[in-house]
Amino acid sequence: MTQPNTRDRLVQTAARLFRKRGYHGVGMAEILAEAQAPKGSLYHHFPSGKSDLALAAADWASKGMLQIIDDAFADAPDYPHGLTTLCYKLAKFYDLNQGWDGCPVSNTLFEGPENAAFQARMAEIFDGWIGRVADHGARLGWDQDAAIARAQTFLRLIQGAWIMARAHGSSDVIRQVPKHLFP
Amino acid sequence: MTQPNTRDRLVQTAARLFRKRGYHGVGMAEILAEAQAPKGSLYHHFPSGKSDLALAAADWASKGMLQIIDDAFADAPDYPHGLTTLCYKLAKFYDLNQGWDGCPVSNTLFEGPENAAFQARMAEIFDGWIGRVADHGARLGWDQDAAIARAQTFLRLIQGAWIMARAHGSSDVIRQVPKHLFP
DNA sequence: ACATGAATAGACCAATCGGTCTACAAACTT
DNA sequence: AAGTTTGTAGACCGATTGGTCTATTCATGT
Repeated sequence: MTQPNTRDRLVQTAARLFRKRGYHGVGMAEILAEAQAPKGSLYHHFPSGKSDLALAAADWASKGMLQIIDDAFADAPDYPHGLTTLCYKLAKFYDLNQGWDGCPVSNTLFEGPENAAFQARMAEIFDGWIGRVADHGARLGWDQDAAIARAQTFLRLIQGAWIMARAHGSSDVIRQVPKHLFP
Repeated sequence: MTQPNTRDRLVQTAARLFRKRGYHGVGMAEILAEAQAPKGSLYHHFPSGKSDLALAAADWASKGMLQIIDDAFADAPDYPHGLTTLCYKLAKFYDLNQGWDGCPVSNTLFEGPENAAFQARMAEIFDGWIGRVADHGARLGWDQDAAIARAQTFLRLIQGAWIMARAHGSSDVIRQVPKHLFP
C-alpha cells in the first residue's frame, strides 16, 4: 500500500494517537512527528487546528467502524450471529493494537463539557452506528423498533466492555458480550 | 458542613475536575485555584504530584460509589429492585453535575497505555464495585456465580450507558439500564 | 518558653502547549 | 512562459504545563 497523502496521514495518525491517549493526552508536535508532516501543512488542511483534526479523525474512525459492522453482517444468517461476529472482529481489533486502545470516537471527541460541537458530533456518530446495526437487524427479520432497541443495548454493552477490557488488559470481555445479549 | 482540610479539599477538587475533563484535560494550576491551596501544600501531601493526586482522587471517588451501592441496596426487597434504585441514584448524580461528568474513575485514571499503575488501580476499583454489587446479590438469594455474572453485566451496561448519556446530554439512558437487565 | 516537624505560601524554572507567520516549492491555468 | 493556487517547510511566539525550591507560619510536645 502506497503512502497516503499528507492530509490522510495526519488524520490517521491523529486518530490512532487520540484513540490511545485521548484528545488532551496527545500534543500536536507528536502528531506532526509521527505523520512526518510539517506544521504548515497541518494548518493548511485544518485551519482551526487541533479541534478540526480531531473531528476529521473521529469521522474517519467512524467510517471504519461502519465498515466493520457491514463486514460482520455480510454473511450472517441471522441477527445474533451477526452481532457475535461483530464482537469478535472488535476484539481482534482491540488485540491488534497491543490491547490498549480506547473507543476511537469517545476518546477523540471527549474534551469536556464546554465543547458542544464535539458532543454533538459524538452523538451523531454513535447514532450512526446504532442505526447501521439496527438496519442489519431489520434486514434479518426483526421489526424496526426491536432492532433499534437491541442495537442500543448492544452498543452500550460494547462500550462498557471496552472500558473493562482496557482496565484488565484483555479482550475477553468484548467476546463475552453476545452471551449477555442472547442468554 | 465545615470546610475540609487542605488535603481533602485537593482530593475532592481534583476528583471533580478529572471526572469532568479527564486527567490530561485539567492542569495543576486550576486544581490549586479551585481548591484554594498553594502549590507547596499539594507537593507536601502528594510528593509525586499529579499522578499521586489522581490515584487519591480515584480512591475517594470509589469509596463514594461503594457508599451509593450500599445505600441503594439498603432497603431493597430483592436484587432487581436494588439495581434499579442504584441506576436511579446514579442518574440523579449525573444530573446534579449539569449532566456532563464522566465515570469518576476511568476519566481520572485513564492516562494512556504506559501507565501500568493507573491501569492496575482502575481494574482493582472496578472489581471492587462488581464485588460489592455481587455481595448484595448473594445476600438477596442469588448463588454466588450468578450474582457476579449479573454484576459484571450490570457494570458494563452502566459504563456504556454513561458514555451515551454524555453524548446525548441526558440521563435517561442510565435509567433504562434495569429494563435491559431484567426484560 | 523553646524546639521541632508539619503544613502553607508562592516565586521561579525548563519544557511543552497550540498556534501564527513568512518563505518557498510544486502543480495547475491560461 | 507567466501567473496563480495549493501545499510544504519550519522558525518563532506567548501562554501554560508539571515540578522544584526556599521561606515562613502553625501546631504540638517538652
